Amino acid sequence: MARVSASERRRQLVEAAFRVIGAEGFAAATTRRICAEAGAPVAAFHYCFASKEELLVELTEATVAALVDAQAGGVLVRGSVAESLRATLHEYWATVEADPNREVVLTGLTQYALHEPSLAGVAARQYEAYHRTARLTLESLAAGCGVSWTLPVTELARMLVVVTDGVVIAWLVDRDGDAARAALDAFADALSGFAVSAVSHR
Amino acid sequence: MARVSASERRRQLVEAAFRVIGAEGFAAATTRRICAEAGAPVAAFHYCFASKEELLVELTEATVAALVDAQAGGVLVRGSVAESLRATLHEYWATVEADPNREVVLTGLTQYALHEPSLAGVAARQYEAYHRTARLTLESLAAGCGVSWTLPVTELARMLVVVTDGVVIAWLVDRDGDAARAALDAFADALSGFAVSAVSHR
DNA sequence: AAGCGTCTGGGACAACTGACCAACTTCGGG
DNA sequence: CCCGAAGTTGGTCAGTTGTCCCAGACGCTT
Repeated sequence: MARVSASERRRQLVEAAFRVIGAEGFAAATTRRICAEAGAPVAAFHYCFASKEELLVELTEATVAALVDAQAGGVLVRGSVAESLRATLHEYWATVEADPNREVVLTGLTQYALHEPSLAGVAARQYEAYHRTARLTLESLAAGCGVSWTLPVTELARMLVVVTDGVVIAWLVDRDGDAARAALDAFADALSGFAVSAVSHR
Repeated sequence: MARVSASERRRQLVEAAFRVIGAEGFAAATTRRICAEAGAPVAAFHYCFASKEELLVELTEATVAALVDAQAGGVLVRGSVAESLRATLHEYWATVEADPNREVVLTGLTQYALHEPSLAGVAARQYEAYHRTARLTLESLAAGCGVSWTLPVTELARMLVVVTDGVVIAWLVDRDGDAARAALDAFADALSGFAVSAVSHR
């Protein structure tokens, strides 16, 4: 076996955990299973991580970062706010269907972190990142389309997160992509109702 | 220990599992932990249930039924569709905050069932029940307010489920009741945009 | 070439898990 | 009153889990 640096091993183990959880669920993510997936001896696990939780924390943060990055430049400006929101949500949805495991891991992680004291705060940080990204999206959208929101952006951001989260979970259960896209479209229209063309004084 | 019928014991064990999962999460729901919570010897578990999965299936169905029942007569007709939807969602939200464990168990169960082949179909049935209830709510709402929907009820039902699900999860993470209620209100208004006063021919 | 920190490997541990058994007690109908 | 069915019990099984240890192999510096 090729010798690998500890930091590289960490990355390998995190990626292996990602694959295992995505394919077989959270309960299957034992240290042995993860090491087998990574092609590493069990001892390498505790050489690289002080505990299993440490791996989980790193996995969460890496996966959230992947989501946020994927969405970073993701605001598409079309004719109207509604069309722009639709396009932006479509683009997001493409990344979901391209890598469903990301969402499987994320939702599972949230659930797990909710009850594990050692992961307290991880779920909170995860959702803060969601809200921040959503707020950014809404603000660029408003700027790009020349509108302003009739509700505080914080509230709208929460609504956006609620929608994406809810649609993802429903889709994970029934894998009905058409229904998911239809729901996203309808939500895009509905949320656009909270935009008014910006008064151009000053 | 008082002698109890097997069916009564089953109920006791299901309730104990409900309490354990609600308080300590899904991973803590071992047969021993559940039996301790129910005040029953471990062997009673496998006298009443063939396996742990059987308990879980019964727990899921009982909890979903509780949710559906709580929502059964829950359509409140006020002046407009928006107000009615708001009132109905408020009533739903009251049941959530009155018994958060119900939602903790439900979301955890969904996550668990997603990867456990033995529970395949359980999550699907769970969401079918959600959608059915949502559709019923929307139809009574339309009838009560004298409006009709501009989108297929099936689609709107999915949107309703998405919203409640998403709001619940966000709330489970940050426990911000005000934000949750504000989001529900805004969604009520947004979804009311898909209603038009019914043309009264025939 | 020698030395040293870094990484590997197999094995071991104690704790815990779901499942099961065989013996015991209680109950209700004949 | 008795007997079989229903319910209870503690103990036990094999398997799995997270964690740890230690001897050895590697590769970089001197």
